[in-house]
Amino acid sequence: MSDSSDDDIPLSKRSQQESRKRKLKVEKEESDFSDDEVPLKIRGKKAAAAAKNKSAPVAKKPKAEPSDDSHVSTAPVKKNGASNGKANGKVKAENGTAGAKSAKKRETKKGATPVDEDGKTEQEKEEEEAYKWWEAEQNDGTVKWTTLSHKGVLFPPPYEPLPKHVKMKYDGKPVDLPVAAEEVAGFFGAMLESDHAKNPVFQKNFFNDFKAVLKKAGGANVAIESFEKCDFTDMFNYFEEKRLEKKNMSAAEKKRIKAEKDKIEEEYKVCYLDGRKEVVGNFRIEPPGLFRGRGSHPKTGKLKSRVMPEQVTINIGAEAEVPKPPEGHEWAEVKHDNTVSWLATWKENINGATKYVFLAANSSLKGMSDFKKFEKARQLKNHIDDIRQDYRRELKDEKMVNRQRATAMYLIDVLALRAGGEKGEDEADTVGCCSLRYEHVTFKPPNIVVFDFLGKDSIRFYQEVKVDHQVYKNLKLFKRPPKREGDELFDRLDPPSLNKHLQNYMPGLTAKVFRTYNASKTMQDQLGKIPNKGTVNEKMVAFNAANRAVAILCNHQRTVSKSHEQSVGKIEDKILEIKFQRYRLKMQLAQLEPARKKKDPAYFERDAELTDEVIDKIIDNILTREREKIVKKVQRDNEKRAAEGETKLSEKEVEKETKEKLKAVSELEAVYAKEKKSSFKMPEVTVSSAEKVEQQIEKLNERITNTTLQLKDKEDNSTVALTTSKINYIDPRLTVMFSKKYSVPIEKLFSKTLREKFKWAIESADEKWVF
DNA sequence: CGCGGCACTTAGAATTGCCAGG
DNA sequence: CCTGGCAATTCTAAGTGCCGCG
Repeated sequence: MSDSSDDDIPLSKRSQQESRKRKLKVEKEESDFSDDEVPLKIRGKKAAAAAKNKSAPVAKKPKAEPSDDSHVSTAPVKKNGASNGKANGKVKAENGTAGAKSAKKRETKKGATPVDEDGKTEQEKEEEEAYKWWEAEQNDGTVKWTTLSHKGVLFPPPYEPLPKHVKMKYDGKPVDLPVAAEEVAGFFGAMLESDHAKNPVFQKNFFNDFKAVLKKAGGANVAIESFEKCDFTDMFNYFEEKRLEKKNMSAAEKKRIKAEKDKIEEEYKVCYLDGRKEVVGNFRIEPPGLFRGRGSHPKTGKLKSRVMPEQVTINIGAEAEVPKPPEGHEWAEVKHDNTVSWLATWKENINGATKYVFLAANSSLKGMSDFKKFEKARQLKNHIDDIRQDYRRELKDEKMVNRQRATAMYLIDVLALRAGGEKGEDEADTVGCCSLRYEHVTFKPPNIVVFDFLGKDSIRFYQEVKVDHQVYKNLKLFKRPPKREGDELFDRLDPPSLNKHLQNYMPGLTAKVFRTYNASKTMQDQLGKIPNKGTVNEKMVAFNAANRAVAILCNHQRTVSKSHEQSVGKIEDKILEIKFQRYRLKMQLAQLEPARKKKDPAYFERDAELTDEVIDKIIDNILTREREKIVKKVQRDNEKRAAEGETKLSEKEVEKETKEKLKAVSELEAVYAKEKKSSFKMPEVTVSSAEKVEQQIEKLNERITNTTLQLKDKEDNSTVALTTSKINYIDPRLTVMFSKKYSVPIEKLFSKTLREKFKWAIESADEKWVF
């Protein structure tokens, strides 16, 4: 086609200019871009986020080339799957009728039998819970309910002013803030030690809104103009104090408070959908606070204002009683729309986004759509071969649009990228496939592409990928001048057009289905490799490794916890200490059976890590620990004495007893000191026979293996979040299959909440189930 | 046909609860 | 028995995708 050359010029001048504009701000920084670092643009924009995702660069090995065979070879499994579950077709109860029936029953029973306050017998409760939507006929999904009743939403309590002595200070002097302004200042004060509060954008946005609220409320006794002069430490300390107070409350009191809270929530947390009791997910109106935007969100720190009933729309069955708005207030609107699943909605003031109250994850509505999601993904396996064949061919299509589409499909399929819709100026700069820009890909000949961009939630995606030759060529082509930084790679493609194309293969097929499909497919393949033997614990480790493979595919990350490094250090120390003790045992063995050492000197060699300095440190650790233990024990014993009515020891007596007991540690110290003289080669022989020493060594060996494994697992998991894929991407029937086939209790694989959410899967899949 | 609104899923952080190991 | 650390749960931000309107 003749258009191929000017095809390279982006279609929309306007969008190009826009993206350039966006780019300009940071252009001057761009010159010293270095290969193994976060691109400067990103660094500048979000030092914090980039830093937290430090795991990414360089170290990552390139992904295995997704050769046609490995990836595409999936033999199309014939439509067998659904027959395993009863879900398909079997009509147990006509939809709706079942619910209506049970609702009716409740009515009659209420009248006939004297029942307790909540109006139900145990039997009835069981009946309600026994409704198995997955065994009922599926409707088309546009009508979500026929009857719906609920109690509306729970508003957060009104603001409680701080005690008079707790004040923000300005320029060192306490400020009298109007209550409304004090509340906002308190929001910041409470977060003082958080990363947010240290973020200049957060500070600026907070301060602007704070000043506005202050002004509107009539101002303070001093003019507040500079954020730097504001001191929130008193507020912070006060909240901290409160928190501690709460923590130190007696168990009984805590329980009482919890019971009180539960009582208030009780009526809100359930609703009746088609007569069946269902749990409401988030009946609580979001409390006011400071907006915690992720990554470098331009609006982070802005005041999220209090939601009033007048802003809240209620959706409820026409037959049901409308919940009362709080005294003196009214709802924005009351609707009866049974094509939607929300119970209430309001608009949030920061981004104008709509918030909803939905049912909980274990509800029938959510369950059904979850089920449909996975069934749709399963269906993809019947088309995936065709799709892959087509996009591979179209990688060379003469039409630029098709080439871009094919390349995007490759990335979505192989790298599990998200669709990547358009984003606005007032949001964090994150991208997905279709919105990838010039600066997000670089090349390493002959065929490695380096992807480095921020995806959803500003999570960094960094991968050096060996790609199909044509993909490599295409991406280079998409970067050709006049394109430059800030320009979209896929300038002729957007999610709607991509999805429209996908519908040709399969109704309902969209970009996101590939993530679900590939995640579940990967899980199935990984599970398939696990040998059906060993302990439950070993099987769990293998299962988690499979889960981890999926999480890595989907780039599900988590920030390493603050304590991570410390706890890794602790485990490492523990391993060293065991090795040291093992060495001492081996030396005892050598003394007991000198011949052994002659025969196998390597066995008796000191571990390379156990340098003299390390040993000194180990001994020091041991001694300190022992001493601390004794000090604590003496004190505890003394407390006990008091508790049992005996007279407490005086401080002096305590000191004396401690000293006495510490002698044992000093003796131990002397033993080590003596052993050190022979470089620990001649420890005192404390075990009676060589055999017993060997037994002890074996025990230590086991502990070393276990602890090392535990450490590796911890490291491997430190940046990977397993739960997201478990909750959203891995067909739960795979987990159920694994549980049954490998006899691993489902409780070990799904938490209580997940078991409720995936009840449909637990009750419908068996050990032979296939995705 | 493009775009803003709407409804819903997906996501990591923050908070809470629990229990193993000192 | 206590409590630190981890797992579970809660919270709400940030995506996807579709639809209706001008």
